[in-house]
Amino acid sequence: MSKVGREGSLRGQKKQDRREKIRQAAWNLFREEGYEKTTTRAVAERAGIATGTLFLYARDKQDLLFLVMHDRLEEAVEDAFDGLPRRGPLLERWMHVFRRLFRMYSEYPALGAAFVRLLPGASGPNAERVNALTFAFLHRLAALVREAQEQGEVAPEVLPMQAASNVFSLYFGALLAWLSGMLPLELALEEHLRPALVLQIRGLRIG
Amino acid sequence: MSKVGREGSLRGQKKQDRREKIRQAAWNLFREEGYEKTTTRAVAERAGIATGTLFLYARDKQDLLFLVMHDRLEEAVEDAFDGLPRRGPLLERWMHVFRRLFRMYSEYPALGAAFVRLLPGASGPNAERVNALTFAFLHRLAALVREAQEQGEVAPEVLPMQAASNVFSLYFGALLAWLSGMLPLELALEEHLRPALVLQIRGLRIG
DNA sequence: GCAAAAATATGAACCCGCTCATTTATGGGG
DNA sequence: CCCCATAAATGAGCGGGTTCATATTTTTGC
Repeated sequence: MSKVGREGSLRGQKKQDRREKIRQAAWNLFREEGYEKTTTRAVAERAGIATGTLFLYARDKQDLLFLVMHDRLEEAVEDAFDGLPRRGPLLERWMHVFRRLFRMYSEYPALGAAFVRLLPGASGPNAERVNALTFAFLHRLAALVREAQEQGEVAPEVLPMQAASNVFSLYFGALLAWLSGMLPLELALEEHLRPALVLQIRGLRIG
Repeated sequence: MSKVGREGSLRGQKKQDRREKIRQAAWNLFREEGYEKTTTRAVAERAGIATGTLFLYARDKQDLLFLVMHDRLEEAVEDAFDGLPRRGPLLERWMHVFRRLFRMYSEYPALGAAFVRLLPGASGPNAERVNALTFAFLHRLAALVREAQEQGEVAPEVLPMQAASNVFSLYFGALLAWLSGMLPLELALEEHLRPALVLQIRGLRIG
């Protein structure tokens, strides 16, 4: 057999298995005990490896959280865009997507809060993967704007990526407000995020 | 002499002195070594107190950073609104304010980055003081919107606080992008924040 | 097959944030 | 002026994240 990059080799396979073991162990402990209370030693033990080995798979404890959250985030984003109505007002399509993401965070709000608080400026291999996901998400938001432009709903001179960037900031702000202040999910979505998006669409100008 | 609440008493005076000593020590060390590398022991030593005493004045190391940043932030906000042109386009008045804040962070960008990253959902006595500052800032932004409404520049049906909240999210997003990615100050302000604000004012609608 | 080399894994030890049982300072009442 | 109650300060110790010298496993070259 020829060398098959990383994944195919025996070494690569064991490495993948171990990463998965660690992901599971961390996920279970974070859910059961919360992020702060979970010790890296406990994660290592449940994954059946030595303490030091953990740090060959995640740069630090934060990066472990990113390892765990990456898959959940990816699934939620995929799901959100899969179930997206083909047509309809831009506002409702955005809300459909953001609702799905909020719902994901609401399953374990404390974990979500820890994750979102660490997101800005995070580094480490798994943080990079999450950043890539976020970047792709931003482009998907821009695609929605482009489609709305084709429907004549959005002015043609608006740069889709610029609009996506603004909307993402509004989404992130709402997410922080919700997960920090712990106002209930529905209120955060309908009374905070939705009016913010409405105002971004409307603008401040007269008319 | 009657008891004068907290400030007048000898006890209260010593406490204030000590808080100031700690603030100075932390500020100098954070500047010289950075937030992460500075140990709480070092701060205590330079302030001339025991390790444990530090935590009577700040709940934890994070709260120490908030203690340090509060005054700088307050000064920058005060300064920004003092120097604000009495009239002029809303966009330029916003940019005047945000430029002043960005400039404050740019004096010690690494410290600013640490601070901004810890801001969301921070707790502790000094974090509360910073949150109060942020809340007041939000209201000042809303006041600018209200003035623009009186000038007929902004539609009367727009809720000033809603607009302020959106603009704050855009500001915070730009701040995070700048301090995380370390793109230069001028670009972050003029190529990131300004277009975002322009688009918020303009909206996405046709016309 | 077998060494030498390279990649991985190990866990004791280190560092540092934070706590808490104990000591010290302050101020009011007699 | 002294005593007691209360507030404040102390620093040794603890817990947990992270490191790194050493050991083990896997791959490579022959």
